[in-house]
Amino acid sequence: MTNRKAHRTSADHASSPQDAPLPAPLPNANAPLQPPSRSGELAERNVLVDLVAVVVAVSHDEPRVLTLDDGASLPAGPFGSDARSLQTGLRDWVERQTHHPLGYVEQLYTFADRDRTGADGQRVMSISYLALTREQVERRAQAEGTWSSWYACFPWEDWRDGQPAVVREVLAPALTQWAAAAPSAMAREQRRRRASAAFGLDGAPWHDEMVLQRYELLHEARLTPESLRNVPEAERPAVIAPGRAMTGDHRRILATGVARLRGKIKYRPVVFELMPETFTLLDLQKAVEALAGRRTHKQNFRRLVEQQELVEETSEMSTTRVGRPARLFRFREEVLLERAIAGTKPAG
Amino acid sequence: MTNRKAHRTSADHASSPQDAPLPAPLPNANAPLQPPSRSGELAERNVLVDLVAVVVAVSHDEPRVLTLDDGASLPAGPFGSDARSLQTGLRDWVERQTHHPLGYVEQLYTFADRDRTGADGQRVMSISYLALTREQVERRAQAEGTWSSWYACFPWEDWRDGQPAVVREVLAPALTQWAAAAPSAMAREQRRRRASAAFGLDGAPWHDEMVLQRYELLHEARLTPESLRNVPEAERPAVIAPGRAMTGDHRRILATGVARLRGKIKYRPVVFELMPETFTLLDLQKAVEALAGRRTHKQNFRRLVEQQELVEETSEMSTTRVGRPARLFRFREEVLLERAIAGTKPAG
DNA sequence: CCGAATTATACTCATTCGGAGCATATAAAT
DNA sequence: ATTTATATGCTCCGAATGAGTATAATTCGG
Repeated sequence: MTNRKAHRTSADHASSPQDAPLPAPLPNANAPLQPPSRSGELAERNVLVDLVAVVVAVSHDEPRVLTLDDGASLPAGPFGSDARSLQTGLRDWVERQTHHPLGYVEQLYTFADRDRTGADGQRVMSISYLALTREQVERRAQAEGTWSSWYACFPWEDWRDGQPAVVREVLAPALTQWAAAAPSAMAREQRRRRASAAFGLDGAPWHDEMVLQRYELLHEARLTPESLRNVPEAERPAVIAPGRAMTGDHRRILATGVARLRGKIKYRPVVFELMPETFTLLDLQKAVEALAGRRTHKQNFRRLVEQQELVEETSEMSTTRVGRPARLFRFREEVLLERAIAGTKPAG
Repeated sequence: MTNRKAHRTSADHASSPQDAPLPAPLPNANAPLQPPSRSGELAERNVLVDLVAVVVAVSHDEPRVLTLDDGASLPAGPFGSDARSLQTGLRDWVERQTHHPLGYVEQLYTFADRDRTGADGQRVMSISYLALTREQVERRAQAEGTWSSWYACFPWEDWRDGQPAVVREVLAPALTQWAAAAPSAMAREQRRRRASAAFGLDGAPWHDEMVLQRYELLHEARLTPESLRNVPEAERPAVIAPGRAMTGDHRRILATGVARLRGKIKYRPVVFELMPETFTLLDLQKAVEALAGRRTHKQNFRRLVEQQELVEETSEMSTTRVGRPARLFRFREEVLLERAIAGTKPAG
């Protein structure tokens, strides 16, 4: 249980499939950087930099995200220059704030558009991170923030019970209308195609990782509350997409995190960061399904996990409520060293 | 030819496989951000932010990178707060500096470790980008910077003629020695495994996208000049890895870019950003091979490209020097809309 | 105590996909 | 005419994948 905590995985450059964990920090890259060639102007000093974290856990078959302000915002805080690295800065800060030890941490994206301004009109740059942890129920009392299912923010992303009604009844018609409202025939066709590809309309397949594109498409179609903030009452469209909006562009950041995680579980064994020490294969499957938002074939899931030797048996069996008791398994930490490949792939 | 320039692809959040191009910028996300909850301290204002670009092209069967200072550094410049977004800031700046129109642009990673300090000891944060372009030979005269093969920096990455001699003769022994020098038996085993997985030793397969892990492993083993900057003469190891070092951590940034691109060409049709308007299938294959650093089966490559309908025939044939003339093809821009999947995968 | 319900687990079958090789076509060079 | 080099079409095999069937071990409701 605590052994797991010592085995902090972290992949800062984690976008390529095969990053192995780096146990030790890199020694000495600390030669002073040359001032970049031909930098005529001075660099901008008046930029606020802060860190935003998408902290994910899974509990009760739901993917949860750590939120503040009653689900309205993600934990965020200033980037302190004392931190050794962004990684550790984020880790320390989140752990201090929330009393949740973080497992895997990876950088998501740096947001710095001009319209991101702080209280005094200053430009705010946010470096966002994805962090995986296990929801520690016993620590909840002292922890700050609340865990909420990310499907509260993105109801259209949960296909575990088939296509959600929202998609068919609200989004599809609204997007069709948006497409039809484009000025030129080509633009209409283009919008139609984008909507189909993103939301699996017109027989197109559903791609679970396209979370960000879907959110941005809804944003562009002005179907989100966030996109309507400066739009006068009169010009607002009739419908808006259901799902809880968030402060600033936090929902976009969340979408980025969800997209990244959904993509990642397919080729890297990161789910285990979200699992308890031991678990049944069904537990594991449920966790993957919760994250991916879609069902998987049970037998094939087992075959995949076992033939890839991601787990090892324990001698214990689950104390199941009903049905045949299942064996408890444990993640084989060795795979992090042995292989660079492998993941836990749902249908895709 | 110029049509292509108008079709600027850009995927800012480009780490998930399925990002569709977003032709229009998102409207109005410009509600003021709430100051992040519980941000007790003030954000750090004394951080220099600059942009670093990994600008890639392919010519003469070599993957090239735009460098300055005779190959010693990547183009970098201050982040001006006037830029609408980081994307456009980078684009404008690179195009102004180098007179190279950029095609696809995607954010790589934000570096901000404590030891990254500027001339006056100030902390420097670098937001790095990957940009794809076609090397415009005719503009070379006015352009600044030089194109150099990235294999000049990473000689061990080029497996097009089989395992490079460097790996077998220099790196493998040096890494073995490094592994053996670990304090404990477990650490030795761990180092051995990491080296094998990264460099394909002991029969392990070679993974072309593990560029960053390999570089960082060499760094950790102190086989790179960059890792020896603060190490006194006496303590330096006998061997260092061949390959041109770069300013600061630019070589690490380059490795990040190469890794990302190698990963990306397997599932997204980005190679075409590097190709001329029309090309033969062999041209395309050579480009992919140059990027991936490994050979592919010719017939299978053709099958893949054709069955995925990535290209369409033109009526013209190549004016080949020798052998049967090949048909010229053109990229089917429609696929960017139609599908979210597909790529051009070399052996993996 | 028995059977229904429920879950676990083993095994089979069909299809697809990726790697590798063979065969033939069309050009230039000698 | 022969050689050489490239282009292009086709086959074969094995691994991976999707989907279904069968059997085992429990709980639960009578």
